[in-house]
Amino acid sequence: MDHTLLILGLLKLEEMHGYQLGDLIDKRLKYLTDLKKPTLYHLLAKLEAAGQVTKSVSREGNRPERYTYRLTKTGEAQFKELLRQNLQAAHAAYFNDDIGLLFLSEIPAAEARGYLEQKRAGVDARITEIAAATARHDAGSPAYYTLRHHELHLETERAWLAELIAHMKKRAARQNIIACLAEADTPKRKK
Amino acid sequence: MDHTLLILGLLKLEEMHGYQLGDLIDKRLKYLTDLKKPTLYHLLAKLEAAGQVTKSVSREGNRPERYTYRLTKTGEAQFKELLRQNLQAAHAAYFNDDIGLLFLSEIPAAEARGYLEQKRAGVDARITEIAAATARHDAGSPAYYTLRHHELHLETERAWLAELIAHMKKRAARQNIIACLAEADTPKRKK
DNA sequence: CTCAGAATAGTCAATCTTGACTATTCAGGG
DNA sequence: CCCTGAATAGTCAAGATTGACTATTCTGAG
Repeated sequence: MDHTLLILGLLKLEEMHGYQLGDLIDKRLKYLTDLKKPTLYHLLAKLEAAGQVTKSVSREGNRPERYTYRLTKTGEAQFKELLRQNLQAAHAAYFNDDIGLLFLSEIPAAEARGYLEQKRAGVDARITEIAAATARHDAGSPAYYTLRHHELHLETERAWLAELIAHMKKRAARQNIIACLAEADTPKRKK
Repeated sequence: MDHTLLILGLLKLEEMHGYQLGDLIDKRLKYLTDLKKPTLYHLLAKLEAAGQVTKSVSREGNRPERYTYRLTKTGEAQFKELLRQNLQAAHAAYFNDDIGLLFLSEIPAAEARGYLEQKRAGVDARITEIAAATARHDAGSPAYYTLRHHELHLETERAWLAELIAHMKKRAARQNIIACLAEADTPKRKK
């Protein structure tokens, strides 16, 4: 996750105190990242040490002291650099689902199918949720693009799961995964 | 990442020494996970301490000593448990691409488009690579399913990128992201 | 036979990440 | 006026992850 980019970017748009940042990330950006509060504070401290953000204390009414974070010039430069990198790179994505899938033949097919049906229900629920969120945004806004992105991937997930479950109904694939992986190897180091 | 599940699962299929495991993960499972060697050894030590794997020293010819890891009964039980959980759950996936996307309007549209074209080229390259890998496997084998899964997601990524680039050509979306996110909020704490 | 580079087998310090915890303040019901 | 639950604002120790590094052995080219 490019947590640093996210923090710098949000602070570039608007100076904020820690809690505000955390809240924004937790509530509004929950589909984009799972950055947790302790990580956030850790990174803010690091950015401050690096001179990319400054922290200024303030207090409103009787509330406890709050530190407001603001981007510095170096911070802004760093933001631009990270943004460029992020936009150019084709990031690899990894799916936890694949790990379980690898060992599908290690439990009885009927049982596995039951679990996969549950997984599918979970994906469906997620799609409903995100579709509602997408609908609340203007097509063309930055938030819309990210939500749409997620929606597309979730739909892919659903389609793939359906395909998998269908295949499983026809025949249980019982194979040794290790052998099967090795078989696909290049035929004995010939560059 | 369910790294523990992966390690237990591989050891269930076949006892192995550390290097063998690392190699398998690096070379054959690179689309599934990015588990690195130091993490692997760390987790193996932890599993050993928990009595889920045993380590036995051996030596072949003049090679340095090697530790062969083998799953214990408790390890096997743990594997089954983790597998069940993994198969049932609909895991959330996060995409690094989204972070950069959020700040798309922070750099000139033409420049951004250039970067996104590069990203698209990267995705294309990845698709070619994985399509070749998929072709080397029997449809229906566990490895095939995971590769197919990746291929589908990459294709989704390509389609989405194309859509995004097309939209950008028509009009540059210049908006304040924070405002745009807030706007979509529930209208003032009403439950 | 020799040397370079790959394969083998890890370790270590530094960093990142998290679950659990601590406090204070405010708003609303009774 | 008091109490409760939510919001505010973080901290801390423990655990996970990684880039960089160390060493030895084997293999093939020349």
